[in-house]
Amino acid sequence: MNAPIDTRDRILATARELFHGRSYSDVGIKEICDIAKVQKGSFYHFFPSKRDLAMAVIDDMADDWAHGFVAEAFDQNLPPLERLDYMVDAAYYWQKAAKDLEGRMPGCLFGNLALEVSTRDEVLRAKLNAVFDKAAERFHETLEQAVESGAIAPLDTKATASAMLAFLEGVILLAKTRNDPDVVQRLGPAIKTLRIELQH
Amino acid sequence: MNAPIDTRDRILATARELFHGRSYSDVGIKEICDIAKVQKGSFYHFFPSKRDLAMAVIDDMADDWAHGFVAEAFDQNLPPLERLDYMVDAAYYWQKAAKDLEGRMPGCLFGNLALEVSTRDEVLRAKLNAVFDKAAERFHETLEQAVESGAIAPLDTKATASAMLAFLEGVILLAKTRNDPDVVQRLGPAIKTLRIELQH
DNA sequence: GCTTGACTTGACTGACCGGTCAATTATTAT
DNA sequence: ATAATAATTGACCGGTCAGTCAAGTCAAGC
Repeated sequence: MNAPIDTRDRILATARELFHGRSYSDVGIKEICDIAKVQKGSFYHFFPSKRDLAMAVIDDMADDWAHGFVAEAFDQNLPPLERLDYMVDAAYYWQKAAKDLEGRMPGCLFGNLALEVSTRDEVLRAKLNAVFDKAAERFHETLEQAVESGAIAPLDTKATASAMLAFLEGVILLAKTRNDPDVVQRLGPAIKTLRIELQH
Repeated sequence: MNAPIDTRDRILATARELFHGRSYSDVGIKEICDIAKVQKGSFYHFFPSKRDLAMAVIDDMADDWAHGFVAEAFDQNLPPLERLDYMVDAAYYWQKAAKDLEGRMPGCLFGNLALEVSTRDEVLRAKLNAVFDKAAERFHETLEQAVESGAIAPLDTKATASAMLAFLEGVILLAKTRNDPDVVQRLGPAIKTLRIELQH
């Protein structure tokens, strides 16, 4: 049965869902415990603090991403530029599914957390920063390959990769504010037009 | 002296600063009152609730923007495309000034609030949505004029305008997460490369 | 001088916050 | 079988949250 691990996982999964669907500060530990059917003391057996829970949630989600649709989107067998479209599509369908299910667009967990906590928790900020760095790296290698294969003209792949990540986050932010996933589908493809030239 | 109006203004200014520098839920009414040198009862004489305060803060900031650097950036005498650079520059210098002063990049108040509250307060979400709509409209008219003057080839000005707003918000989000205003300066100018073609 | 109503005061409410803890039960290693 | 450890329970802590309220101050209108 492996009950303890199951308990920890239940806490993690519940917290992730609630943090994503609402926000970090809006969700209390009691609520997480109630839904996960865990006692408070038990919670603190697995997580020293709420912040540590957030750290674990970020890791958990980042892992799921890395092994899930991000791995699919950035499939090395796909032509580089198609990976960008795949990524946008995945974001769209995910947000749409969430909205159909719960009525509201949750947006990007990382983006949400970043804006909420990065002015008041340096450790969480650094962690989210690292997640973004990794994401940018995916875009970077994609662009490198696109340039190499001649699909696009040479450009500052590093800066452009960051710009693409920023654009994706911005589009999701706007879509969430409009509570309309279609925004992602409509604006997202423009990610391929972003360009930052190399400086000489 | 007009004491009452002064009191209201003090509350508003304090709340705006704190909400922007930290977050909506992280700042309590007591703290606002303490700093603004106002008693709690007095606060509730002017604002029925914390949410109403947030509404007022959004209006206040939006007004300041409209009559401040946004008006300068979107100056009709400036060539359309230069307005975009002006806007990015303004964002950069503002964030840089704030960081030099307080050590942290506050990001965009509207973006921050949007991600924080739009899943749990429909009224605030709608208000922030309206702010974004107005901002997008500025970009839209700019693009219209750019096309008209032949500065850029025809494109879907409405969609591209929204994409530009999203990009700006995304860049500020990323910069805030990195706590580095330079990100705005480095990535921002790519706003001019965004394009969404007209559909036929 | 009296009344009216906007403004201020500060104590108070009940709910909830993150976190603690001693006691108990279940599991595992020897 | 037993000792050690991991997991669980639920009451409890001090503090803070948004919001209330009765009592009072004060200036303007009559």
